Amino acid sequence: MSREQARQRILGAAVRTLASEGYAKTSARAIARTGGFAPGIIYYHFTDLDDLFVETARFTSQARLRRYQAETDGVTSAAELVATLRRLYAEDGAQGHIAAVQELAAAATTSPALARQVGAETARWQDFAEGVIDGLLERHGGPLAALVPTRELATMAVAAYLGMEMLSHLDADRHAPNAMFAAAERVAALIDALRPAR
Amino acid sequence: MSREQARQRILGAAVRTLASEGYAKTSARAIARTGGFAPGIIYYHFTDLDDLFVETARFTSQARLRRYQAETDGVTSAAELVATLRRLYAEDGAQGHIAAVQELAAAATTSPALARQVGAETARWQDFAEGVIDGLLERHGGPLAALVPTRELATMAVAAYLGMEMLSHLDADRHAPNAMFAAAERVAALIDALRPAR
Amino acid sequence: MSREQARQRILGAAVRTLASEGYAKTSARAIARTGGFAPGIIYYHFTDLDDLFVETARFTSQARLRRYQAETDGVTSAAELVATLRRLYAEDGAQGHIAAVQELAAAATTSPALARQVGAETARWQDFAEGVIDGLLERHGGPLAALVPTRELATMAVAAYLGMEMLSHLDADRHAPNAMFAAAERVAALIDALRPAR
Amino acid sequence: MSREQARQRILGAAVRTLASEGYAKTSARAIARTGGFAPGIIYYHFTDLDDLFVETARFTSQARLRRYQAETDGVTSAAELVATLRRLYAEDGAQGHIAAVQELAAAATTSPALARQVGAETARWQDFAEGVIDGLLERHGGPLAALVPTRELATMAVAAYLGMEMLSHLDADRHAPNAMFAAAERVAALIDALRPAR
DNA sequence: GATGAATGAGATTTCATTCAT
DNA sequence: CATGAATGAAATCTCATTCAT
Repeated sequence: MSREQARQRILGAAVRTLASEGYAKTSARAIARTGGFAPGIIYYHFTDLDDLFVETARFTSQARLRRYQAETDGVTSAAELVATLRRLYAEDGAQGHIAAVQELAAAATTSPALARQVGAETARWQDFAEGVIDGLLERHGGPLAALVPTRELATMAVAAYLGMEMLSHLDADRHAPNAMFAAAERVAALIDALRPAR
Repeated sequence: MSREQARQRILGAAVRTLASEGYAKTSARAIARTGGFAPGIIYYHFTDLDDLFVETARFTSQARLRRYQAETDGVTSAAELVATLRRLYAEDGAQGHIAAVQELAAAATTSPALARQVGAETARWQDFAEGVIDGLLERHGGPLAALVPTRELATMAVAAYLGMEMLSHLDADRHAPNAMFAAAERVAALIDALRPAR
Repeated sequence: MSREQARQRILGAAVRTLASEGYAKTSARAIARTGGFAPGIIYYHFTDLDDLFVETARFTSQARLRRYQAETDGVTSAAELVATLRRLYAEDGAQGHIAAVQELAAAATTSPALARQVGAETARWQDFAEGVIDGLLERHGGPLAALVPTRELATMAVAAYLGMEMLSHLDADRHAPNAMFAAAERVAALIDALRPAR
Repeated sequence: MSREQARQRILGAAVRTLASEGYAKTSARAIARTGGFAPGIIYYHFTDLDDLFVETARFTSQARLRRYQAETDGVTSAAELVATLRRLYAEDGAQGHIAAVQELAAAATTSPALARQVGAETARWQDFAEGVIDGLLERHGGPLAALVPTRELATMAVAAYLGMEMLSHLDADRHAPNAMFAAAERVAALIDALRPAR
């Protein structure tokens, strides 16, 4: 197995273990069990567990960000955006990406290096969110555009996204995100309707 | 020391340790160190650490909820509400209440009992948020009132509150919440201005 | 409650706990739970757990020995003796006396004082067994009498009694003692039949 | 060190510790101290202490049983059998095998799995004892043969063997087994003498 | 590249025992 | 006589990490 393949195998196992077991139970052994390899190999590719977590934060965040960017690239209306996000969010849930990030965020309390990395990743997501909002407002051109504090709205969107995952983890039925996306779709339709005619 | 006093001492130490160390480092030893008592006493008052965490979730959430209810009781305008929340949020930050809840939410991945309890507590907060929003919309009476999906807005408010704390933990300067509240104040003023004359 | 009543209550709880939980789980707390009193009171009546175990060995052994002596007093034939022992053995099983003694014997490995006491008690039982055998042989008067090494037979009887309890604890159905007593009854009838006519 | 070697080292240390310290004091630490290895390694090779005890019961019982079978294989007279058993019993005493089994039997009160295993092992010993008795009676051919309840005699032999070890542990001088074997030798000679001429 | 045996530190938890009430 | 809160030591068990192979 190539060096890069081996790294990816470990990183993937770390994401899955974080999502399913929680940070405190994500030991080197647990990751190895998930991935089907010997614990020792982790130390061949990463200096220690802290390093692995930092790289995991980078890995999962950037992989997902690329996907979000690709999917939202040609979006032209609020309604379309919400529909796209709903789809991507379901993907996240299935693959445990947000759950892993949330565990890493909780773990960041104990590791400055991890806090730095997770902070940098969430900053990337805020930038992405801001870009999407800006693009939408530009296309919209309505009177709303001038009033929206885009930076803060972007921050709030990221916060809500993370918080929503946290809430849905506590609810066995996970209906909260569904209701939220449904409501967001109604609001988005309203916003699109306010768009001035060209 | 009375049974109840002893319990409260341990619960308080648990909250402070969760907020400052993160749940993975919130061992019985760490809690005892924070509170200045012997680790063994925890097991005299609680069945095990899981039980302690469940009770801590109940304790800190309900104490804060009472305070939020008291402070938002007579609020009549969106602007006043945002100002009050800003003040309470600062209190939370200083005392570590949200941080503790967020750590407990992350820890819930490992404990069904804890997930149940934290889920029940966040449900209480959503009910509270819904009540506040309803009260405000009723007083407002404007055309907006009919359009707002209050339940989903309440869920989103709780999610954003928790997510915001997560983000601010990752940011050394903690400026995000400030900017968010400032933006919220501007939006609130706008909403109040739309209120129909009596 | 009188001093003596209190002691007996603790000793009784110790016997029952030893029989049902085993020596290693017979902690001061476990005994207190069994007896429905506070752990602290044990130290009012006994210097420490070791002392309590020593006294428990004396208490349960001597109480049972008095009963065995009373019941075997007028026994005149081997068959009658076996029937009586079978009845008493069933009593022991129900009340956990032998089980408790067996746990104390295993525990004696760790406490010289306890070893001394349990040793003294089993010596008493060997004396008792020897007396019973001697009485029987005297009454019997047959040619067998001269050949029987009574001291060794008594030792062996006590050993078999204890070992039988050990085996029956391992067998869920506890059928071994029944089969043994049935066989013993047949052998006893044979012995009685060999008795010379007067 | 190979997996199997490591296991055997731990099992051997467990037997020696059980025999010398008693099961309540046979902690992971104590076993590690006896064997000269780190306590942690026990959990690398066994699930937990319960598992180790179960395996120890199997290990020591079967090793000894093989030896007993080999030594009693060609035995043709009661006297020879008793002499062989006396030798083997002395070996057991020196190596602590019966003492260990007896401690495990007492410990079985706390562990169903251990009770099952020790029960299975003692059943094996009863089978062995029955086989030996049957073989001897066959060779003997005297009138006694038809009268002996072999199964019950075998059970009783195992019970007495275990109980004898218990008694001798309580007696500092350990003279009881010696006296018993001496008496058994006299009885065995008697039995052999009753053998009908060919 | 990869394995898996080994270690020592540290985690949770139990417990004998003391003592103020 | 009796209670029950408190402690410190020790028990079981887990884990990050190393290293010979």
